[in-house]
Order: sequence, then C-alpha cells, then structure tokens
Amino acid sequence: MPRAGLTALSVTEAGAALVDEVGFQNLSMGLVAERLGVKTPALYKHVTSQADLAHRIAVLAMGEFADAIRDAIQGRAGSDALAAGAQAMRAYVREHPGRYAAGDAASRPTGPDDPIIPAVERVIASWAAMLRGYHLDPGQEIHALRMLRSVLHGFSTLEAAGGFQIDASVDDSFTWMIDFLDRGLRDITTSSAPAS
Amino acid sequence: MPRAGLTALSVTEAGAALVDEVGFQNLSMGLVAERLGVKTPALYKHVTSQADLAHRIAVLAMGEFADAIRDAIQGRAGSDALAAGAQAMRAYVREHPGRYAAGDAASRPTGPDDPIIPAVERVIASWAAMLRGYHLDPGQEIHALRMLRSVLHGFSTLEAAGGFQIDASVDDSFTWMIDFLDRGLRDITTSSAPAS
DNA sequence: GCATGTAGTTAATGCAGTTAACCTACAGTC
DNA sequence: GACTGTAGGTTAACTGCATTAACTACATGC
Repeated sequence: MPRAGLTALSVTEAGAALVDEVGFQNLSMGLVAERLGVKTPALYKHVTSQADLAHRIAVLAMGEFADAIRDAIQGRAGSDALAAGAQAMRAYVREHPGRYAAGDAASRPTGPDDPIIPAVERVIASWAAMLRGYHLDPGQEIHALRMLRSVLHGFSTLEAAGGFQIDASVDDSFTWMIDFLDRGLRDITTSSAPAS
Repeated sequence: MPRAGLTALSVTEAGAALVDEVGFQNLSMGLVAERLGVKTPALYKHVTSQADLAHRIAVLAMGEFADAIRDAIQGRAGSDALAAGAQAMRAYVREHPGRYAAGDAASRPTGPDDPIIPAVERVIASWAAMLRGYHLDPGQEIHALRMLRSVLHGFSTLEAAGGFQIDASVDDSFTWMIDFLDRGLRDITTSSAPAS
C-alpha cells in the first residue's frame, strides 16, 4: 500500500474545499479523510483534532481573504477603493462560504501567538487604509471602520444564509448600500461634523 | 418518583436559558435534561430531536425579538424610532446571545408553515415601518431595509463574538453608526437622489 | 377501585471523534 | 544493495452524545 503523501497543509486545503461544498457546520473528519482517499485516523498524524483542523482552515481562509481585499483596493482610492474592496469581499464570501464561516468561527484568537491574529490584522489594515482616502477626523476613523466591517459582514452572512427573500435584486441592494456609505463618508469629510 | 411536569414549552425555555449561558454551539440534550432535573431520554417525550429543540428555541427567540423591536419603535418616528429600535436590538443580543444565535441558525424556514416565518416577518415589518418615517422613494425602501438589517446584524454578531478588540468605546461606535445612518437616510429624502 | 394512556426510567444502539497498538513504506547509512 | 530507524498509515478499541426500545408507574376517566 503506497503512501498518500499527506501534510498538514494538504489536509487543511481538503478541509477548506469540503466546507465550501457542504457547509462549515458539516465539516467532519470522515468526509475529509474520504476525500483524501485515506482512513480517518490518518488525519491525526497531521492535525491534532477537528477543532485544530477548523482553526487551520480559518487561518488559511483569513489569509486568502486578506489578500483578496488588499488586491482589490490596490491602486484605487476613495469611492473606487470602497466599491472594489466591498465587491471583493462579497465575491469571496459567495465563492467560499464555508471558509468564511470558518474564519468567522475562529475570529477569537486562542492565544497571543495565534496565526489568525496577523491575518485578521491584515484585513483590518486594508479597510483602514481604504478609509484613509476619505480623510476622516482621526477620532471617527475607528467608528467608521467598525461600521464598515458591520455592514459588509452582516450583508455577506445574511446573503450566504439566504436571508434576503424578497425578489429584488441583491446586487442592486449591495451597490445601493455601497453608494449610501460612500456618500455619507464623503459628507462627513466636507461638512465639519462634530467629532465623536 | 414524582413527575417533573415537563412540556414542550418548558423544555424550550430551559434550552433557551441554557444557550444564553453556555452558547448556542454548546447546546446539548444532557445539559437541558440536567437543568430540568430529569434524565436525557425524557426530553424526547416533548421534542422530537435536538434539531427540533434548537428550532423551537429559535422560534421563541424570534418572537421575543420581534416584540422588543416593535415595543421600542412604538410611538416614535424618524431618528428617534431608528435609535430606539437599534438599541433595543443590540440590548436583546447582548442579553440573549444564545437565543439570537439560535434564531440566526434557523432563519431558513424548514417549510411553508414553519412558525419562524411569521416571527421573522414581524421583525422585518417593524424595520419597514420605522423606515417609512423617512419617506424614501418606494424603489429604495427594500435597499434601505436590507442595509439596515445588515449593519445591525453585523454589528451585533461581531460584538457578541468579541470582534471589536480596540479599546475604543463600542457604545460610542454604535451611536455614531446610528447617527451616520440617520443622516444618510434623511439626506436621501431631502435631496432628490436618482431612484435605484 | 380499576383500566388506560402517558411521562418518565433504565438499557441498548449507532455514529463521530479520538486513542492505542501495530505494520510497513521510505530515507539515510554502511 | 542490505540494514535500520522513523514517520505515515492501518485496524481495533474506547468514549461521549444523540437517539430508540423496552419497561414502569403515576394520574386521570369510568
């Protein structure tokens, strides 16, 4: 019997592909093993537990996610950067719902040297860089950042969960929403709104 | 051995109390039974499965949630209604994170007569009623509604997951965000923005 | 008082994650 | 090219939890 040539990374990638197909809730060691043509206990030579596997998938996903957003924002500014970043995020979640859910579930770091931390920070840094194009009052940046994360996260998860039932175009709603945010952000900049 | 006097409702309520304490992920038949002073299999006389129990908790929660938002908006309009509704939602999620998560997980109806449907519709109806106070263009109402759900859902779940790490006041961020939305909505009304 | 149904019990089943014991394909050494 | 040590895999066994089966006793209708 020849060796399968598994590795922590290949197991993680198989798991990531799986959760995108069957949903993060349905991740199981048996399915991952089957997909790799191997018996379930073999996986434990490369990951310590199912929780460990889920966490590795989360780290992988958060890294890909950070790349996608950085690349989308790259070379753009202001309204363009916002629209491109937001669309990139939505596209990622639509194409990789299981990975995104994994990242979501693991967003709480397990310790100070959890590799999810730099990945999450890269995501945040991209959003922050994008917002800088609006020249907000420094005291308001954190609020705008949190709002942005909230809307995009909320929209993406609601869409992924099938939460938008009415048959009005979800695409239209998304662009409308981005436009709304953009207008509001530009408005804050121009008017001298009271700092928080 | 005296009877415990269980009922589908009492089991559901015990489950709801439990998930708020230990998290929806950690719902288990054993914990619910223990809390009711009963052996695990007894629960199956009142609910058909753990999935059934989770769904009942979701329906209960969504109903409470709908009541809370309706009550908060009641008698207010415009900016006041928005702020009151949003704060009521945030308060509910903070006080009942497990219930909210249960409702979230069950948001996809299992069939056309799923009791979660009217509960969800009541929530949506409250938000829609609140938005009516802004006199938006009819074509934009659905987009504004989806945006509103997205921000509030996103903010609540991120906060519940401990996603806001930076030590800036989360309360301030929330009120800032509501103010941002309010300004944007009032702006749409006054300016004759192009319909979607 | 007694029959009957139902809430609860204990005992048994099944499945998924995990661990233990073992076995062998491969890498490096002589 | 045989020798050996290790790491990647296997089968078998264990555990915890959801679920089901078989059974018991309370409580109500007659």
